[in-house]
Amino acid sequence: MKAYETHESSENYLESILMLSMDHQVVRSIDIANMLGFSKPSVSVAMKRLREEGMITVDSNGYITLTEDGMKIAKGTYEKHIVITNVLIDLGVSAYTAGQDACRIEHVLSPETFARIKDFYLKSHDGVSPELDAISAYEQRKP
Amino acid sequence: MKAYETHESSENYLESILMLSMDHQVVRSIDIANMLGFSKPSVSVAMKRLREEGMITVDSNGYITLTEDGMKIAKGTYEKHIVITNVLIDLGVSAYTAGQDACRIEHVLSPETFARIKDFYLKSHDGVSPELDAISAYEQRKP
DNA sequence: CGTTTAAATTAGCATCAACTAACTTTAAAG
DNA sequence: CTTTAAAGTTAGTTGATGCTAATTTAAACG
Repeated sequence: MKAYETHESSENYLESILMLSMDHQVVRSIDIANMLGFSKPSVSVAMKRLREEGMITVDSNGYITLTEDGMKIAKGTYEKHIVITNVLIDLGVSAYTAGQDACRIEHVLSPETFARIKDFYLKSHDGVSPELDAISAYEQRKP
Repeated sequence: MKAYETHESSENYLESILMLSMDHQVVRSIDIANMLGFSKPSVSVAMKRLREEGMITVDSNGYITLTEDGMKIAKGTYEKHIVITNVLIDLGVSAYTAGQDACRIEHVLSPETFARIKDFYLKSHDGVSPELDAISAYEQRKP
């Protein structure tokens, strides 16, 4: 009966780490703090937890890498983010608001509901989504 | 810059009070506790807060009535609930899951996003929605 | 009446997830 | 070298929201 057990905030952090690693060489605590607008201590404590939960590793330089488990959650959350954002944009929501709302919605969807929303999204795009392809293609380079 | 300032839990309580009053003579704390699966003390404390915020009144029998302000929020939240639930069902989500997820989604949508989702819902139903009509029509009988 | 029971309340606690203040550590700049 | 600045950490706080245990209130019952 797990699979539903990731803290909402953890999903958010892991997703941010994935997004940052997709366009930066390295990801540090401070980068996450800047991206999310959180204080350094908040991120520091969160990273400690993610480390203890085996979601990330942190090297001696403070560079953060997603573990396999962490990557799984990050990709899942980011996929939701992309799909929800695009569906909302298709419905006429402004890109900015769509992104904001997707950030919140992505954490409260059951798997069933997300699956149906994704079906809807893919159907209206002929199954083509470069953004989703980019996620599946992404592999974090090993240290 | 208010309008976004209702606590998520307050929205939930107010919505429940509206739902209960729509098919019961009176609404008590215990009814809310049973409906939401919360403990009596949790509801008691929440009702105290809603009372202090002017969202509800409680008579000497413990019967709870929404104030005008409370009703506004309750109707708004319930409307979101109805619309989201139905949209999800239209997308193929099971009725049960749709309701569950709507309960969470309804609290995190910006006004803009909800407006677009509502447009989408109404468009696919030719602007006809008995459920939404029932909400607007509803007037709580005064004590 | 006095006892039982249902509802409500009070007090205290737990968890989550953010914050500020105050270090420490390290490395770069002068 | 020493000073400064950036990054990270620790400790303690806050606010939202739930909980349990114990108490109060009041109606209902024998």
